[in-house]
Amino acid sequence: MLACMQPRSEMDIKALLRHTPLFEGLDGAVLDEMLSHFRRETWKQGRRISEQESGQRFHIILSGRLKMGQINPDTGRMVTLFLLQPGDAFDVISLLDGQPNPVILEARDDLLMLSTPMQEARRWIEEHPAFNRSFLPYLGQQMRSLANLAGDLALHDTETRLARLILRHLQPEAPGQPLRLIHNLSHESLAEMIGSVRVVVNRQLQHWQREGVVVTRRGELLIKELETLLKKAMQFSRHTP
Amino acid sequence: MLACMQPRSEMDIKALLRHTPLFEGLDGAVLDEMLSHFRRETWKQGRRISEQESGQRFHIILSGRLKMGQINPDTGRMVTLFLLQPGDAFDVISLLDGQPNPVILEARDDLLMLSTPMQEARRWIEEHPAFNRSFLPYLGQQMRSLANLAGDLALHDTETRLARLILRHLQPEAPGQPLRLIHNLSHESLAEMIGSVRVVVNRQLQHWQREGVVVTRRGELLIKELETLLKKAMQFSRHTP
DNA sequence: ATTTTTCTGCTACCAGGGTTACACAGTTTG
DNA sequence: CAAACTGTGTAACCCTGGTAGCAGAAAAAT
Repeated sequence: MLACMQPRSEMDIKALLRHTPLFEGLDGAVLDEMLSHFRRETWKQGRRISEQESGQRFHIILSGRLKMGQINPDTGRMVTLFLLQPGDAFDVISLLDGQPNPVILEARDDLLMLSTPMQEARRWIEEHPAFNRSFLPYLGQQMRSLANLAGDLALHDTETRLARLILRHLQPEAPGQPLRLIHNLSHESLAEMIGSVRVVVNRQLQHWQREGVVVTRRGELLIKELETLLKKAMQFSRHTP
Repeated sequence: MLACMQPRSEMDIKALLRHTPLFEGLDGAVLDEMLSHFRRETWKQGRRISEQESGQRFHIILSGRLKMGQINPDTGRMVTLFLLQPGDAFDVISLLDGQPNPVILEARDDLLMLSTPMQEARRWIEEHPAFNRSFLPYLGQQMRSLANLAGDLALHDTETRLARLILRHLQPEAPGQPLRLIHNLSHESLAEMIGSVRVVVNRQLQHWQREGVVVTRRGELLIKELETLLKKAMQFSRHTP
């Protein structure tokens, strides 16, 4: 929905931001003033960039999705810490404390964004306490998702983590369509989001398919037994095989 | 140092907070006004409590340390997400977004804290933008440490994670004393902080001891070869055994 | 002093999940 | 249309690191 919109005019942009958690409550005039300090920026799909390089600017995503993650240079493996969507902002961490953040940014789709120098964004936040009414809860969400990721990685096996990830990314229960499915995330992407590896994700999905819990097709995943998946997400299965 | 102080009077408290990242820059009068809304609270060592129960109040630690973590009820295992020290505040996440946070709090020492209702703390933040000059960077630090934990858990093996943890907790290089050592963290605590288990930590420490990198005694850990440990922390060892 | 609890050292066991490697179906590109 | 690329299915291998269990040393409690 949001992800499909390609805002062109200032009006479109304002309308889009009105529906995002960061800006929904914001006064029109304040929003205008903010927009005047931002400029548009586009990244092509697949562009990968280290935060150091782009870290001097603060971005707000208008369309497309962006992976923010870390890499182990020795193994080449990557974790996704955040999958940012339209309405999300980055890099929040270095905005807050001014330190460079050793993360990798990767455009999963073509990206349209607004951007402004970090300093400008900080100044703006300081001068518009009203914005904090949305900004602070937004920070809370981000921290919470990080905390849950860390907790999951330390405490739960890949099956549980994968089940949870899928449940978190279910499409909004369409009324007519009887099938619930996940939007286009490759096995590779899923793996990076649970801190694992493509082969393992595939193995697990095939296992579930044989159990009749899911059906996989190229680029999509249909959930047949939601309840079973819910159980796996809370690992009752450990003791009752 | 800070951890040893047992502040009694208002003066002591103010002096202590002056040295913490959250309050160091703060105006004296503002600090006074804040303190008037807080009351003292003490927890005994070992007290374990779920965030739900204490989640309605916002706390600032004056002395002692507090573990904030998650538990897997099926296995009983626990991860430490934060090891909070004097000057730290909690629970920041539910302060920000108002949602209950499914974490466990555990007093590692006897705790002396200031506390105030969440609503009060939020109101106070809103009315004192000056405080944000310290608060926002503090949030950044917290998020950063969470992000690093998650990244480490997904990308690095236990040896690397343990090496990094130890390096992060080295005592401030004492001039006379030739030995660098870590303050009193049990193997169990170390394990929880790297998302692993006592046996594994012990195994690793013994391994290092045989290599001559560290010396372990009950309750303390001496680092003999700092450089070796630094290398392990960046896993050069993987390819050059 | 004796009991109880906490911390530590050590062993044997084995399974989850990571590595590597290859084949094939769809898609996109030239 | 062929070629190149991307996403997916599968198999063999085996190593890290978690589980279970016990025993002794130090500390705390009685």
